Amino acid sequence: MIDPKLLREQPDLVRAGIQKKHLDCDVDAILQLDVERRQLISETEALRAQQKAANADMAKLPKGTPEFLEKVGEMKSISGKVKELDGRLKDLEDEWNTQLLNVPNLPDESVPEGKSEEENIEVGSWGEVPGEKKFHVPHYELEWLDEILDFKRGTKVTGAGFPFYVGDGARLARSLISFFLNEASEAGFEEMGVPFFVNAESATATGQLPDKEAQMYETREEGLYAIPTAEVPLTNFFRDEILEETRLPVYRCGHSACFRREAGSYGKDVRGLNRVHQFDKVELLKWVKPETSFTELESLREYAENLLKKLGLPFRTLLMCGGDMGFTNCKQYDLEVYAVGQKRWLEVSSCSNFSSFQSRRAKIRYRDSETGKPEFVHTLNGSGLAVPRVFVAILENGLQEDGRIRIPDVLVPYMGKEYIERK
RNA sequence: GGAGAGAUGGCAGAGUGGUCGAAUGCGGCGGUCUUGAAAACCGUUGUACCGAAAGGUACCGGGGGUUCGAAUCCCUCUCUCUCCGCCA
Repeated sequence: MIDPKLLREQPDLVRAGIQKKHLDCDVDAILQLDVERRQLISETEALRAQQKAANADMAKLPKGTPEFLEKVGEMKSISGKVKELDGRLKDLEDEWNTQLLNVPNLPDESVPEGKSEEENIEVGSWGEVPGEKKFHVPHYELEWLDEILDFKRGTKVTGAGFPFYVGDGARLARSLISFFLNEASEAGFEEMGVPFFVNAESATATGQLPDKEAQMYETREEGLYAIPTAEVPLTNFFRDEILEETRLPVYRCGHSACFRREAGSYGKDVRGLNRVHQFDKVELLKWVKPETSFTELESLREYAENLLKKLGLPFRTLLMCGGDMGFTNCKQYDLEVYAVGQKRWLEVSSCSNFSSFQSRRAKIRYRDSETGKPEFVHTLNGSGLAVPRVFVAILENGLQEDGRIRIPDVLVPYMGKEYIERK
């Protein structure tokens, strides 16, 4: 949520931000609601003050005396009026809140203008894009793929987009998770095991609701949501809390399965592991003081980039333009790894600064030592990394002329072997 | 799943219709004393909203109701604990 005061005091700034994201929301309607709301609050509170004063007087009077009864009569009408205004106020505040929740986070000045992914800016790259050889194939065309990945049976057992990982495939996925977690721990991110389902409050706090409800799986009986990323439970860990300033910054990481319905994206990039409904990911989270969040974003990005360097996978880093970045983001980098078989860049990490957008929704604050007041922390998160597409890049880039798949050196200790090969 | 008990400020714990935002203790912060520390003593110690300010209002797990007035009574939901059953 953006700061309602900012909206009130600098609506043009907010309008410009919304426009930069190529989104649409009615700022004037919110401002109008705000005016009405504040008017109603003043009226209601004045009446309530009157009521309170009368109550104090009545407490001193003996019950049942004529004066007492007179007061009761007097107060009855005020009581009714208060109830009426209260009801109206509640409706108004609900509406105001709902509309505020639909205002996106405002993009930072450094975010480039642009409407779609074509206008993202490449801000860095590493590794050589391998020249395509004739034995290079997209992973989903690898003849013996079903020895490590079984899509067909996944479809039978669950549905499309829920593959089985088999044998060395399962081992590779697990190796990646372990590697990512170990690296994160070493870099100072405390490891967390997280719930894979969250309630509606949590999903709202991180911005999945109400914006992206259609993208989440929901349990019928309890109304819980399967997490689309560990970001949701991790961020909500501190929901409704005030942290000690000395505790900041807090760095944490967690592995989870991620569940995404990917409604509306059928037919696009869906082959093989490129886009699946359930995948593993290690997520990194930072809770920081506001003035540090942009430098924290840079170090988060560098951390994620280093993982790809250690894996020896060529990648590029994109600074997302206003129109292509997330609803909740203030600034966002995407890391894309090159998969030579498909001759495509695949997104494997997204590193974002949410500024106070999530923390305001989640009420995560810290006590500022200078002001002595609770202030909203800034939250950041980044994938470190998503497993399937890294898996894909290892398969496609690591494929040798002899048909074996070379495992990156850093994963060899986890895999216990240097190559995956056909049985 | 069955039966019962409970949810109050950072924590512990009083309060069962009327100046209760809430006693008391602990903890925290500031001070006195001390060479320093401890102890002792004194003071202080929630959040949000409205308001230019003065000030006002709300919040005793969530929501609803009764009442002139609710932490206190009623309904409902959630959660926690104890016992029984079932189970990884």
